[in-house]
Amino acid sequence: MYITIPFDRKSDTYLDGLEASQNIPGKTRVQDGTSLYFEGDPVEWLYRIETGVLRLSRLLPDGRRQVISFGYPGDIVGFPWLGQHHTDCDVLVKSTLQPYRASALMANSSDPQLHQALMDAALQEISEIQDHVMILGQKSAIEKVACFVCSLAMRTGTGPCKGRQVPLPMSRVDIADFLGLTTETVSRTLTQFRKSGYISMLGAHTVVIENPEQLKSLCQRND
Amino acid sequence: MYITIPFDRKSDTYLDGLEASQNIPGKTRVQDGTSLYFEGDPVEWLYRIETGVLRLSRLLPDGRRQVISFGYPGDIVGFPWLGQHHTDCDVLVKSTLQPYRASALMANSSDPQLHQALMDAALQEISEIQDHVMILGQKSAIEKVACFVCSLAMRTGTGPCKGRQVPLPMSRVDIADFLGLTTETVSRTLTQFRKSGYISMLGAHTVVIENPEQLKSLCQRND
DNA sequence: CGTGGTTTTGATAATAGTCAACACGAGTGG
DNA sequence: CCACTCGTGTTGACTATTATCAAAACCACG
Repeated sequence: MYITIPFDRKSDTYLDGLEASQNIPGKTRVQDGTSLYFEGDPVEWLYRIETGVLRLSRLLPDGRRQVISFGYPGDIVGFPWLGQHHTDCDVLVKSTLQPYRASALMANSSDPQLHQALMDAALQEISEIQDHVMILGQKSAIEKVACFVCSLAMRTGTGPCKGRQVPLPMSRVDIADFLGLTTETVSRTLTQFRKSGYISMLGAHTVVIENPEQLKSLCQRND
Repeated sequence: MYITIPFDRKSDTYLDGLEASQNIPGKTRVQDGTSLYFEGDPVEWLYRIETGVLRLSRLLPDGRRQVISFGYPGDIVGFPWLGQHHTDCDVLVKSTLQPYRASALMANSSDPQLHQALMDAALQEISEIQDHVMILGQKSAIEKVACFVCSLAMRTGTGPCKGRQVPLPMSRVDIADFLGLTTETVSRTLTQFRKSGYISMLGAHTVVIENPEQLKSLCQRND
């Protein structure tokens, strides 16, 4: 999940119902706390997330980490470059995955419909990650956190509405590494939203949206 | 209302007359200061950059801008999502472009080899933009500018070597908007590199690499 | 040569980071 | 059932990095 405007997810439409196809194996279940693959691994499968939440991240040699995206149902993860994964992929919430052979990315694939769906998903990925580049490069901490909460509300339902409970299955470190902030800044910003009455919290891992309009307005600068 | 795009009329006419089955028309020349397309435009063509430099950027409603990437020879620009461009594309240095019909992205394309090449380029794009996410989210101003100079040295030749002249055809504002900094910080950082003897400048738009090893070491934190 | 835009430099401010302490909660064992 | 512990999250005090605002220097172009 990048922070992005929720399009109709074209890949969903194409891929729904493709499971019956002969070269597509059955669904896979993975437990939270496990890893699906690591950076540098050869890519054999792509995965469409049916249920659960994944985390895609990259490490620098000095230990700094960037969370590239959180994978939510409907997302396809595992796009290769030069045959290799270029992120780590870890399971945050136990997931059901639909695997597709990486060979389906080849033009001479035996399943043109699947090939097309994966191509479209890759193009969508490019557009969505560009949204994230925009947020990382240009937005303040307040805007980043507001965008993050709103986009999670979007991905897990119908967007920010009064009373909506939005689960945050990832840790503060994950959120910080995703938004290019520190855990302290993420925490302080959420506290600030809470004290301003835009949200409330049910424990540390559930945001309740109290004032959707004001929260949404924090996503962009008003000047 | 968009600024008129001054395509070479001759090749434009030529392109218009092509049959849909002919995916690869002749090359296009574009002048610097012009725009190739804007965010929201329907995508008819993708372009492979043969010579020149392009700038891909996105705007926020409040006027902030993120430069998503600089396009150098070998790069393919114009990948659509839902049939539309999701960046603006402007010409920084007059360029020669090889256009390909966007229909070549379809699995049933008449040219499977081209289709595969574009698919591979899209996958490469995903990997490369993730590198940029890493830089924007985790790196300091010094690291960002050092990475930027090194990567331009890479793109325009064999990488950082003593005495290599690296042209910076883009403005300081472009660099700043690319790296998520301000022009002042970019300028100060280059000055710092100059005073430390890592680089020298031939005017404001050519970096000369004086100490490639130290410059490269600035690209990552050493701790 | 001017002139206007870009780049650099300087002084100051603000945002976010760092370091440290404390709070909270889930899981464990007495 | 409660106290203990450990990991995670929150808060506070202070610092550092980078942004902002302003002015000077530099260049490209007529």
